[in-house]
Amino acid sequence: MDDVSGEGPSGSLPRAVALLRALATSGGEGMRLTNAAATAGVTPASAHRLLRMLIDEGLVEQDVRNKHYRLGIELFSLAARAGSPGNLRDVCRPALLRLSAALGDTAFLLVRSGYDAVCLDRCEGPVPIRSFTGDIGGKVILGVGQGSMAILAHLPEAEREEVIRFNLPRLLNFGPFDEVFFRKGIEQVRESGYAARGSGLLPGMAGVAVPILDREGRPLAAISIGTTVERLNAERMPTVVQVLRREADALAAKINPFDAALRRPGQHAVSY
Amino acid sequence: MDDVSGEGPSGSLPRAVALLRALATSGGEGMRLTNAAATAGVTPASAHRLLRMLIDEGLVEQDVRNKHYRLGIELFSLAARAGSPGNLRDVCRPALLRLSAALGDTAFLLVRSGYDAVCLDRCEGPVPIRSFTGDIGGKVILGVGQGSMAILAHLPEAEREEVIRFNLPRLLNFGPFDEVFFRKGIEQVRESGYAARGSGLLPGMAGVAVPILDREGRPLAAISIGTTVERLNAERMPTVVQVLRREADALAAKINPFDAALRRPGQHAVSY
DNA sequence: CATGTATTTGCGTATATTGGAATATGGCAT
DNA sequence: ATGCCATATTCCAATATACGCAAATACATG
Repeated sequence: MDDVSGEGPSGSLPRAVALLRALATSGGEGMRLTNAAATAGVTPASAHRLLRMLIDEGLVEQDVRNKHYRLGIELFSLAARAGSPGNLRDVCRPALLRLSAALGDTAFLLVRSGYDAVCLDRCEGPVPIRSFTGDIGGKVILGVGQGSMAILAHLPEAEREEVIRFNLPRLLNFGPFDEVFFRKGIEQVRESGYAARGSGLLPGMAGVAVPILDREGRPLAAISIGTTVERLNAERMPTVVQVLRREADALAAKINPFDAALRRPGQHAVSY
Repeated sequence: MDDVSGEGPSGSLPRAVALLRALATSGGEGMRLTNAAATAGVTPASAHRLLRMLIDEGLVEQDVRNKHYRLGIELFSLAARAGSPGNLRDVCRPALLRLSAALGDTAFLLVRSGYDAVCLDRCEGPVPIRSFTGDIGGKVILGVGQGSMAILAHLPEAEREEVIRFNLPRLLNFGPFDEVFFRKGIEQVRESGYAARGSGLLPGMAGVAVPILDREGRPLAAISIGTTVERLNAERMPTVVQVLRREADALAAKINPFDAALRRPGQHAVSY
């Protein structure tokens, strides 16, 4: 799954990260040494040494009684300051709070990360819901779920195609996925400017999402609302879309104020 | 500040982590190579190579226009599944939601991490507030703030003393701190079982916190409420404390159901 | 356009890292 | 309680790797 095995010392850092990734798959339970070593593609001896280093750094914790290794709180604390340019989360939080309060549903902030989208923030409403991204930090394949779809649909064509090609195989795990239907959905989202779906893969759940675009039209993130199908009826839909779009526009304006001037011609936005 | 300089290759992993820590201090802005190298105590050349590795792993991102390095979203996503035993955050979230909804204030979940406390989760109320821990993942010195104080005060004496000795110098940065006054406060919290303070270091802010204790009386975490001094008047205080304590007791029961039986005699709880 | 700083690459050396075997620890069934 | 098995941990020599230094390039600034 996350194998770094390739003969000879290939550097300790990739191995350590592979171990961290392995531990991440185990949830809060933790993993035994052998298991982690196998998952990461490292010999048990190396795994032991590396994990010890990681424990010294506070990035990994070990349960004394059953020796299970698990990701440490230091890692959590370290990563809290990670994120997209300019503290996107801090900037967007007020908007999420307003959305959650005004609509009475759960609001999400998603950003792209490679071929996935990650939930950067989440503001819960009174109605408990299920979502693909799950908790903050949760990942979902680009194209699954409204927020994720909103980002994918607004990517530049070349990038979009690459993501679609890469993700189509992965999407098969989510059930009977039809490529033409999928592409049609993407087109519809890009034309309408928002992604809405009810009674999709998560039964009883529904959601709406709009992208936050920069000046060049690239999607920086997406804000979305998750709720139940009953609450998101045809009557309420236009209002919700409008509220979301208004917030998204305000956020877009707040995020890139003068950057058209700062940016050199021909040079495209940011890194990833 | 976070120096690993000690002649010769002392392992690439500590250096890489030192760089991550350095980048974490820069917020969303990011850091230049030289600056990060200096902060981490690494030569610029090493910093460059290490950061490149970290970028390959997705743990670091680089802004193309100004070359600023910053922590990557992969790190965020990786750390999302980190945390204390048994998905403490997931277990406690409903309680936080109830607290926030019932009291109309912001609820926090804090856990200990070395000589600090980390905000593991946070559920915002309608009233905007300022807190020491800041956002999720934020750190605060053990003893500063109500939740942090609630944990410190309920540590076993030996541990408590060690933390106090280590933290007293650090506390001087927070203004005129009197050791005897500080210790008196700790005693008071342990006797009463909750930490409450208004008009403390954050003007206009007030809060209450209670610890979540395991069967041996060790503090696993703390839940707290942050609000304004006006909202937390003498009249409301007993109610708030009671609500908090009730949730904390329920959580404690949910977290360690049979562990008294599982635990070998004389062996103390968990790792850190 | 010139100057200074910051970033990136090359290279020899020494060290940290590695895999495998040996040992210690702990769990489990008898 | 005792023995056995699986897992975790330590030891060790070979070697590839990461280090620092120094040169070269890109960048920003005056």
